[in-house]
Amino acid sequence: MAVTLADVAARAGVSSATVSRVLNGNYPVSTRTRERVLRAVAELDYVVNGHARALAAATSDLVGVLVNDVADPFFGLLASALQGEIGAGAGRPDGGKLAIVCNTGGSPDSELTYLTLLERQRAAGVVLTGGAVEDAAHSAAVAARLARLTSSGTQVVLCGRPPLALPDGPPVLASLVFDDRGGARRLTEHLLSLGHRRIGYVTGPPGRSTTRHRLEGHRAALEARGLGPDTPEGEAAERLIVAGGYDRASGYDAALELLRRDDAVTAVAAANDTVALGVCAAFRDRGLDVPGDVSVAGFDDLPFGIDAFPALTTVRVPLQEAGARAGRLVMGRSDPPPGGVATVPTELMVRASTAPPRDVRP
Amino acid sequence: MAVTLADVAARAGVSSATVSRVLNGNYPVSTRTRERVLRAVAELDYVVNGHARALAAATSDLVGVLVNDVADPFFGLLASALQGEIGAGAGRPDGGKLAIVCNTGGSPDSELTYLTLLERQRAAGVVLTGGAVEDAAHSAAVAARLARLTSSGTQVVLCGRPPLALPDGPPVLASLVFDDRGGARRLTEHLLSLGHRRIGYVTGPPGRSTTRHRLEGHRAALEARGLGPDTPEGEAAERLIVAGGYDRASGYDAALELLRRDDAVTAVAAANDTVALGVCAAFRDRGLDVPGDVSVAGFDDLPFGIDAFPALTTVRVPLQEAGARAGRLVMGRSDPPPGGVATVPTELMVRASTAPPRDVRP
DNA sequence: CTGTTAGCGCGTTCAC
DNA sequence: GTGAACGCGCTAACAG
Repeated sequence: MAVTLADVAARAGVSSATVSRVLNGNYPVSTRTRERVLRAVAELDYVVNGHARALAAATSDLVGVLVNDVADPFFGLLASALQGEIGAGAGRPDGGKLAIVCNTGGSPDSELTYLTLLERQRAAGVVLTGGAVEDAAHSAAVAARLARLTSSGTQVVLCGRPPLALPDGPPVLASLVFDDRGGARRLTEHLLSLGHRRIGYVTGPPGRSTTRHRLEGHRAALEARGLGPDTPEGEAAERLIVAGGYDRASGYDAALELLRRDDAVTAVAAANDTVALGVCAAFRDRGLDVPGDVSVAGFDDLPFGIDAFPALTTVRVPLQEAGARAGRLVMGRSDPPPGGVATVPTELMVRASTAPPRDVRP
Repeated sequence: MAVTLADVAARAGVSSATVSRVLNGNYPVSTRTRERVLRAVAELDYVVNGHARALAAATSDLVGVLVNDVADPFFGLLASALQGEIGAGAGRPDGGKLAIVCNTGGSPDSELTYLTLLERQRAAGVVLTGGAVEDAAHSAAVAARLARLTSSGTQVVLCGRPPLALPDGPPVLASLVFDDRGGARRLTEHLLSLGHRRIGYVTGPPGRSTTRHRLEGHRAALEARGLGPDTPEGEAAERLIVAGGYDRASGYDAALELLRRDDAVTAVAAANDTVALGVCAAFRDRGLDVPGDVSVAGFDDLPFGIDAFPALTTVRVPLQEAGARAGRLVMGRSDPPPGGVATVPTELMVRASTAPPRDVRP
């Protein structure tokens, strides 16, 4: 059996309450007894029982972080930064909180299951990251779960997904919204200003907020150039929107499909960097040069994009900054933005994978 | 306040003991009362208190996973697979266990802190992944912590680090050891058989087991070719071993250092893929062609290596498989290997970044 | 400043 | 089959 508070108390010749006090440092304790207690703790190698503490104090040091895919550096970067803020790191004597990284795999059911599990653990905080599944029933279910969490004192933060109104109880602490729409728009504007007119677009997985926002940005750029869906060119552009996912393979397949729909396509914007690399690979396999024959652009600016061939033009999403901020918010070490919603800016990163189309080249 | 067992019992008109029984399904309960209870649970949206349960039953559904860097796909892949095995996924009606991914950042202190935190949570299992810090004092401290964990019933699995003897109590359940040495050896043999003689090596961070094993493999290959440290060529090869880290920047710097030591170096093996990309970038910036002027190879075979320029020759480490196996082991859904130690094979992946040196080319 | 006393919510004997 | 009662280990009142 593990050693308990009572064991320490017995050894130190004090009451268990006193031991609890020196351990938590909330009450005045004489230096002499404190030392005696600390010595007993050390001698017995005592470690508090987190469950007993959580039960008695009704607080826990667990923070849940829901991600769609831990293996995706997008979430790895986010989670890493977040964890650095809340975790037991250097210079955090209290030991910090424990991050529970939950991998939903993008599955709505899994998401709900994890929220229940976190409720069961009476988590101190919950951070939902990445795009949300856009389904009314599911959103309502998530909102209901979150409402129960917030009303039992759990701090909820959204990072990379739209704000969510809760049916009742305290609202979500903060929503950090990435400017996906703006970034996508600037990216397509970049392609347009290079002279491209036949621009393909590979979307993310269906029914996700990020997928929709990025696509909306793409369309907004087109429309602003007078290539709205009511124009012939706009109509053609619509036909060059191919459904994809967030993995390399779907980018590869989508590129082939694009070629099938229009083998004179001169540029492709992809839902994210991984997809973009799949697109590049497909073009390469078809004997097309990037960006000589076709320009390709990604989204997110993950580290590998710079070493890819060619170095990927993309949109930077400040994942580390956002993750760290989410961590600070959930820990209460940072004030929530006014209105509870903050927009995280994105930035166009022009590199080697985009260039003017052949016909407008000198 | 959250709804408790007693609330459910009151509503169903039974005792709380009965509710507990239907929820855990360990005792016979009449169908009629079971239904009444379940209805009450649903109506009240009851969620068990994990802490109270853990306290009373002395078991928890938390599994700690220690990683050196969540943002590194190496660990992302490992953790993802592991989590898929233990987590609350589809077809796991019991809800599975919750994975607590702890980011140590490779810091020994952080590692110990997390082990304490996990002990405090009375974790059902703990998986230590990635290379171990090779320091006698630290190893002893880790062993002591693990001994206490195992003796209080926590299942401990090592994944990607050497086996560890515990001072007392039940031993570590299993150690999954990656064949880093063998892989590194085959990689350098590959470079040698291409005709390279001036081979640089960029190590991982100092004092880590993976760093040492991979370097040993490199040296073993050299020695097997008669280029042992006692020969002139071997001595030269020793001087081409540059200390690095696991990040891209250290690869970049190391490549420049290599050039400084011997600007006629024709091949470089790096501690991992990320470092290798940094090496490639440095060479490119110096106007050197890879693999025309210099061959470069990585280690791990992370997904981005295939899209890098040029596609990276590397050694595949089956991270998903190993992670999944570690997950099954810690859950007790797989038998530990005989002796508690299993070697996970690695495989040479020859791609475009390595080629014969100029002087032996046709 | 310190000891005593109640629970926190649940699992689990032991009776019935 | 079911209920009453106890205890898991700790914190938070309440006294002193």
